[in-house]
Amino acid sequence: MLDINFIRNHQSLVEKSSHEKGYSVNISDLLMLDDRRKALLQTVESLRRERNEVAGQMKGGKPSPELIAKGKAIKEELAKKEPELSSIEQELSDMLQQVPNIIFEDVPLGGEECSVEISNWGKKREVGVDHLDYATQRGWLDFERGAKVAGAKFYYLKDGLALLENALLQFGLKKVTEHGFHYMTVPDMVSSRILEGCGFNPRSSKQSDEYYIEGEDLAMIATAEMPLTGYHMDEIIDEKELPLCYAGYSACFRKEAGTYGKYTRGLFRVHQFNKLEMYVFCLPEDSKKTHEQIREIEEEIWQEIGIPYRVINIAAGDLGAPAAKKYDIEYWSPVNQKYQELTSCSNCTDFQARSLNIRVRRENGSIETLHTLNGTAISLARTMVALIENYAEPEGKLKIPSVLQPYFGGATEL
RNA sequence: GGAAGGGUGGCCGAGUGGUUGAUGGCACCGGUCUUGAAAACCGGCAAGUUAAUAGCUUCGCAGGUUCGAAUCCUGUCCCUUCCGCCA
Repeated sequence: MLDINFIRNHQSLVEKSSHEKGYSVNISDLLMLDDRRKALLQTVESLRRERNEVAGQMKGGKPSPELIAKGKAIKEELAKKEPELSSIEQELSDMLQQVPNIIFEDVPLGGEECSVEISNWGKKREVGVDHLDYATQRGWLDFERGAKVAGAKFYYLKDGLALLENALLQFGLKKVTEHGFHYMTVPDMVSSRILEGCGFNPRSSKQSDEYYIEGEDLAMIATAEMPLTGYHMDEIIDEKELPLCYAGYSACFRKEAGTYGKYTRGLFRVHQFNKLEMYVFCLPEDSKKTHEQIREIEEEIWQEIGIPYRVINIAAGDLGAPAAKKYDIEYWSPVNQKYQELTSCSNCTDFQARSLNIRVRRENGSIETLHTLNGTAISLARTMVALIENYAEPEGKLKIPSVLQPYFGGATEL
């Protein structure tokens, strides 16, 4: 969430930025509620002060009836005001949760179609192989039995594709650890505080894309970003420890409701997939630089695997609430003759960190909210789609990119 | 799942109704001493809110009792040990 004082001092900026992102938030209402909160807080605090003074006068001796009566009166007054205050605070917090992060100045305005290509790499292939037909025919992919067991858009990977997934993970791990990321596995469920603190829609929202556990305050994670953000919740980290770079590997679960009209064939959009995610906690002044570094690592991965791609700067209207700026890497799909999303990396500045109370203690002792960033290292299911489209021969073998060959005992094709 | 015990400041650990936001120790910072360091001694040292070194809040969390709660009651979460179950 944003800092209420920041909102107060930059009202028009917040309104403009929210509007660009497509959020309708009434900042004036929010500030008026905060005014009410402050006034009531002062009342409550002066009552508490009186209460403490009265109680202090009584200790030791036997209190006079007058003093006790005074104390009782204060207590009753507080009993009326305090619930009022907490209800306003709750309401204010709910409203604050609705305000999305401020976008950076270099984020293109407009909807999805306004995202800007900032670079591209590789030679687009003219023709490709449909991954679903190819992998199913080779007995590597079974959506039918996935559906039988768990419903539509669940699947089994077998033999070649299952081995390929493992090889891709090993390669991704090698890349991220080379860049100083600490590999970790994470809980595949998180509590609602983590989920909402990361900026995802709460359970009550119709737009929620998460699976929830009935009777528990738990959701299946949609990305390792969730447990990685929560890792340092309520902590104050010494400046010299930063940046903290983690690479979390997890299953990811998504309902994918409301994805009609988007490309959903085969493994491209499924309810469960595995992903290696990079995550960084850093100093506020370092986050822009770090964002570029994460993007470079992602590009390095696709270049080494040899998949043509472009990098786009995501337009404001297509940014989620937490991101101040986001890059997507889209690979060239020779099958669909268009670019399709493969990875993304976001600079969430202090938005998630403020919600989850993650701070840095500076060398001079001062404390402030730090910045968080996330980026996909490898999203396995989609990567396998891109790989088959680019590397399979129709009715033939799947060539193995050279960087993956070590994980197949040096074999050059499957 | 059953039983018992426990959650206090960066760490350890006192504290069972009234200057205890919290004794003490460790760690850390500053000083004296020393050629330097160590030791010893002196001083400082939680967070949030706030314009504030005023006040208020915080002893896992949430309620309750009371003029007053770290301390009593209820619920809840987590941890430890034992039993059961189990990869």
